[in-house]
Amino acid sequence: MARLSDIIEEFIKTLLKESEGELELQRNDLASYFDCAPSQINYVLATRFTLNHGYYIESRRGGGGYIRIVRLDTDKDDYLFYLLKEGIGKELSEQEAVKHLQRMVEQGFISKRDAYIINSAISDKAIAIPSTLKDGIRARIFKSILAALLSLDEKK
Amino acid sequence: MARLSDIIEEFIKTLLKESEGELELQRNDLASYFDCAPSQINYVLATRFTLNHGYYIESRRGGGGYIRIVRLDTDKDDYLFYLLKEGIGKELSEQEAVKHLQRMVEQGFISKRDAYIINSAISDKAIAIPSTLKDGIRARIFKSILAALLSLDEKK
DNA sequence: TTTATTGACTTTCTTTGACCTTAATTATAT
DNA sequence: ATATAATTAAGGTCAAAGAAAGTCAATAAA
Repeated sequence: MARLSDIIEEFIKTLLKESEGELELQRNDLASYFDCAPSQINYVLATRFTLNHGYYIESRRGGGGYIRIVRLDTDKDDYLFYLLKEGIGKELSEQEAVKHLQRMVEQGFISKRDAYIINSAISDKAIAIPSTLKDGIRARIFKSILAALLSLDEKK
Repeated sequence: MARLSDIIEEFIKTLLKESEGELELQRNDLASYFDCAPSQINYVLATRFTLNHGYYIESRRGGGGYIRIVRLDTDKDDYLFYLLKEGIGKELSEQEAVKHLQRMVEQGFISKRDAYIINSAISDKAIAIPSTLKDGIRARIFKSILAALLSLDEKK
C-alpha cells in the first residue's frame, strides 16, 4: 500500500506547483482532509520538506495559526559546490544520499537517468563487502551500474 | 521433491513473466503464502535473484514496505548483459574498467556523459580505501560524482 | 559438505496520541 | 475605557506502538 505520508507529500508538492513554490496551510485542515493525526503532518514535513530537501518552513501557533512552506530555488552550480564543500561530511548514509539525489532531480540539476546511475553506484548493495579490496569493491559498483543501465533500457 | 526455495523461485519467475519483468511484493505475504519463515524469501532472493543472475532488487522497510524485483533484459544478450554476467569477475582494475567504458561509448551503449559520471564513481581516487567504513567510502564516491557534474558544466 | 530452513533479534519507517506552548479572542473587574 | 483573566484556537514535541524488511547463526536436509 502506498504510505499515507507519501500521499501527503505528493499532495503538498502538487499544491506547491500550483502556487509557484509558496504555500500556506492549516495543519488541522490537512490532517482532517486525510483523516490522520495532526502530528503526522509534522512527520511528513520533518522527513520530506527539510532544508536539505530544498524547502523552508515557518509556522505560527495560536488563533489564525498556519504553516508556510517555501520551495527554495537555488543556482545549480552554487548548490553542487555547496554540497561538495560543506553539505557532505566525511560520511554519508544511503538515505541521506538518496535525499540529495531526489532534490537534485526535483530542481532539474540532473536527469532521472543520472540519478539512477549515481544511486546504483553508491547504494549499500553496491558498496557492501568491507573486504578492503579495492578492485573487488569496484567490480561490484561497476556491475551495479551496468544493471542500472540495463534496467533503464528496459524502462524505455 | 523440489525444495521449497526452488518452488518460490519458480513462483516469482512466473509472476515476473506475467508482469513484464517488474514486480513488487510483500515479504510477509509471500512467506505466509508458502507457509515459511519470512527470511526464507531473503534466502531465495540472495541465492537466485542476484545481479549475476540478471535481477535487480530494491526494498523498503517499515509500514508500507515492499520488495521490488526487476528482471534485466535477458533476451537482448547484448554487450552490457554479457559484461554483467560473465565479462566482469570478482575484481576489476581501473584500467580494465576504463576500457570497458570506452568500448561502451564506442558501441553507443552509453553517452560520454554517462561514462564520465561512471568513471568518476569507480576511479581509484574515488574509492581510495581508507578504512572499512562503508559510509566513508560512499561519501568519497558521491563527492567525486558531484565534482564530475560540476566539471561537465564547465565543459559546456 | 554444501544447500535449505527456521527463528530470534535488529533496523528502518510510519502512525497515533497524550501533553505542551503560543497566540488571539472574549469576559471580567477596576 | 483599560487592564487582566479565562477561553479557545491554533501548532509543536516526543515517545510508544505498529508495520514492514534485514541479519545471522543454529540446525536440518540432501
